[in-house]
Formats: sequence, C-alpha cells, structure tokens
Amino acid sequence: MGRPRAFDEDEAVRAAVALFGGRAYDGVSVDDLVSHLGVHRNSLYKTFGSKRGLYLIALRRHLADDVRPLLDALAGASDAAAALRLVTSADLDLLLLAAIERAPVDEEVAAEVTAALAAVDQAIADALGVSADLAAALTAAALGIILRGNPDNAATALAQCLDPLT
Amino acid sequence: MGRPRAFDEDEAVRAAVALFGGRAYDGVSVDDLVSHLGVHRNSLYKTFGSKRGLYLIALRRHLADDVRPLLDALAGASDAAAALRLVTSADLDLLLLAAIERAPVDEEVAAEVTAALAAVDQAIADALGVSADLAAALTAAALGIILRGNPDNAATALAQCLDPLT
DNA sequence: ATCAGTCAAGAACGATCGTTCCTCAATCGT
DNA sequence: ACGATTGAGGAACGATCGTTCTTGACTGAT
Repeated sequence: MGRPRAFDEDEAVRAAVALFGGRAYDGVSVDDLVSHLGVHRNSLYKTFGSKRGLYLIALRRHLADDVRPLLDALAGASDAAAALRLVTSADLDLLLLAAIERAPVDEEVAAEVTAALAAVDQAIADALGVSADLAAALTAAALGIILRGNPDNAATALAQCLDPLT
Repeated sequence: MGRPRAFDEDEAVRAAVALFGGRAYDGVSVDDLVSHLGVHRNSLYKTFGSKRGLYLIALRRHLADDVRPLLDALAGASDAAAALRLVTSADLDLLLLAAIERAPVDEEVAAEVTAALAAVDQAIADALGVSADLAAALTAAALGIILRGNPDNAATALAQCLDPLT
C-alpha cells in the first residue's frame, strides 16, 4: 500500500559510498546527498534515519561490496607481492577515510574499521603463513600506498623486496 | 605602539597544530581554536587572516617542527629498519590528516603535502641508496603503520623482512 | 469510489558555521 | 599628559548545517 518509492535504495547507498569515499564526512552535506542520491530529504530521513545512519549503512555496504571480495581474493594469494597487489588495487577509499577521520570520533565506525582491517590481516596471515604482526604491517603498507595514490611503482618495488622471503 | 598582545604566537600555532592534527579540518571550529589557543576571535583573524590561513600556517609549522627533523635524522639511517622506525615514531598526524582529507580539496595543502612526502622519499633514497620507487613505498608503508596506530610490532616485523636486503 | 498509507516536494526550523563590527582597555611616541 | 594605535572582549552578521513539518500527489485494498 501507499505510493511506491521512486528511487532504488541499493543504488542510493552505492552513491553514498562514492560520496563519502571522496570527501570527509563533514564535507558531504545532506544537500549533496539529496542531489546525488536521487532521494529526497524526507525519504532520506525516513529510510536511513539520519546522515550518520546513512554513513554507517554506506560504510557497511562498502565493507560488504569491496572488502569482502578482497578477503576472498586474498585467500588465493601465494606471496606477499600478490597480496600487496590485491590490496592496493582494491577500492578502499571509504575505509581509509573512515579509519583516519571518523573512527577517532565515532566508536561505532571505529569498531567496523577495526574489524575490517583485522579481517584483512587475518586473510593475509592465513594465505601467506606469516605472523600476525607482519600481516598487519603488510595491510598497513598497502593502505599507505593507496593513501599516496601511486599503487603501481611503489607496490611493485616493495613487493620485489618482500617476494623472496615468503 | 599599541597594546601588547597577551598571547604567544608560536605557542598558539603549536596549539593549532595539535588541534588540526587530532580532528578533521571541519571538525575543528573557530570556537575550538579560540578556546584552545588563548587567542581571541578578533586577534585570530587579525593575526592569521582566516581559519584556512591558520591551518596553512599550522601545517607549515608542523612540517618545519616535525618533518624537517625527521629528514635530518633519516640522513643517518643505515638500513630500512632504522628508516622505518624513524618515520613511524615521528609525530606525523597532521601531515597524514592533511594528505587524506584536505589535499583533495585544497591545492595549496596538496602542494605542501606532496613536497613534504617527496622530501621524505628523497631522504630515504639518499640514506639507503635505494630506488625512488622503493623509497616512496617505504614512506607509504610507514604512513600506513602510523595510520593503524600500532607503530611497534608491525614496524619491526616489516623491518625484519627488509633488513637483509639493504 | 473511497479511505488509508506512503512518498515527493520544498519551506522552515533552531543550531552552528566562519567572519565582521563595535566598544573599551592598554600601551606606545611625543 | 595625551593622542595614536593595537589588542581584548563580545555581540552580531549572513550562510549553511542537519533535521523536521506541512502540503499535496499517487497507489493499494475495501
């Protein structure tokens, strides 16, 4: 019953992932969301509760859509180079931004981020048979390379150093 | 002539570095700055021009106070482990935050960040005699480790893998 | 056909944002 | 001592923030 909604909720959340992944949380206004998501103000609050609610939903969606496939792919990585290449070529913008600017001020975000990064660590440790510390370091290194925006040369250079050891 | 200022400009800038290094740019309000810097609104605008002006000054101060000493220390690094330890133990919070959340939307910030990271790369390349790509990767790895907040175990684990190669 | 229920559309809310203005206090050179 | 100049203090600005309210259009079930 009632009037059918004129927007695709999945599509809206995906657009929110793109928006929140491109700018800081406070840099994305509700007006931005309304105009880019194809969802009107009222429906946005009815559907997602609040801006923060939508952010959390977008973050979880990002983890499900982008991090989970990465975990599966990492299971097939045979050396550090492959693992590094997989992580650095994944789209982790929102996770990175969440880790550095939202996690410190939002403990629910912090919990999601910590769990996601721990899952990546575990996947690397399992696939390569390395220590948890080294796996965490590899994850961190990959994040740093993503942060710098140059996934190709830096990742391969580091991988060449790590290859013979694993 | 005129009334002498009741605040220490250097001290105020240093407090601004701490504030901007701890939260996102939009998360630090002018009220926050006024109450933490010991500078009143009027003097803040008179002295620093604007919030963004103060941010740029704080960023440059951070580079001079924290990155420059790091560059000097890196000149004495003899292996990758030492370089990693130096970078990960440096206080680079503001640089990290600037790189990920301000550089994309403020080209002046982007220029400072790019130059600072390039300087770190160069210092590592010079000290270790490694390629520019590997130096950039080491810088990125260190930033990623800082980002994850666990400088000790991860950095040493990664360093142990890189040590015999340099 | 009618009523209940949902959504679209946009005006409007109070709060807070960065910034400016105005007034008074304090110190300088003369 | 006195006018000039600068900072302190705080009110106030318009703009924008996230959020809510009001109104009307549309659809499904009775």
